[in-house]
Amino acid sequence: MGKSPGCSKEGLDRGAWTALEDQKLKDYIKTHGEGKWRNIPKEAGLKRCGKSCRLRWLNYLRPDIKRGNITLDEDDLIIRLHKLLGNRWSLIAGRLPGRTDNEIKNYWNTTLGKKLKAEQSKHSNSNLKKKTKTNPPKSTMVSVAPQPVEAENPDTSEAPPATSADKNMLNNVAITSQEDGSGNFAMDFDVGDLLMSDISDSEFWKLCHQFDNGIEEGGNNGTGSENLSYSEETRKEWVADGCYHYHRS
DNA sequence: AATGATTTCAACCGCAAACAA
DNA sequence: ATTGTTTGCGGTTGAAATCAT
Repeated sequence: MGKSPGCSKEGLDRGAWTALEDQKLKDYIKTHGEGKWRNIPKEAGLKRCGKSCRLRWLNYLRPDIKRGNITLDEDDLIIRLHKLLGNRWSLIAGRLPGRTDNEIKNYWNTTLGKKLKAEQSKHSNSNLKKKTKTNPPKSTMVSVAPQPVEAENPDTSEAPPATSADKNMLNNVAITSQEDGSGNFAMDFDVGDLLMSDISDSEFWKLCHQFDNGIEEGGNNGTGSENLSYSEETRKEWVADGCYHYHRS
């Protein structure tokens, strides 16, 4: 397994991209398409490594990038997806049309991470005070157990058709949740165990849906965000992007 | 207005998976 | 099956912007 060529070769430009470099890269990809990143710098006349070109394109130059502030809906969705997936930024970004993994990662690290930390410490403080009276918290858990897939779930009916492997996997996945003493909805399982990278869109949305049901059955997550309903505009956007199933009205 | 502290975010780095020969 | 190459990901860095004094 070779090490990536890296961007440390001498003679290559580093740091912020200039408007001219952006234009060269855009022009090149417009006519030749994405891919073959290693060749792009040479062929586009850029003194950058392929990796840097790829990053610049994916995070900044792509025409479908949505720039501007993260909306409240997106904010809420990121929090929920992060609960479900952890730091799988690319997976999370894949459910937010026009947003990049880098952007979401930055947003999490600068805004949401702190916000949740603050809320957690608030909770843990109040829990400390209550602790003598309350029972030990029941853990919130996701269990993996044999369970038949429900016939036709209206909320998931628009998901792309599952492959047989998908279906097989879904047959073995059931998500249950329990409210813990703090009212937090924390997950006691490692999503990695489910090999999320292998999970198709259809599976993903079923997981999301089951996750949602778990929250509804088990109470809120302590943030009060579970009652949040998304705007019609956002819903339409997600429908257009195949992300409808995460809409909750 | 000056300056130091803090925050933001684009870009880089290293690793590992995926792919090709 | 093995080895080398390419691509994609998540963590981290540091320059620029913003805020506080």
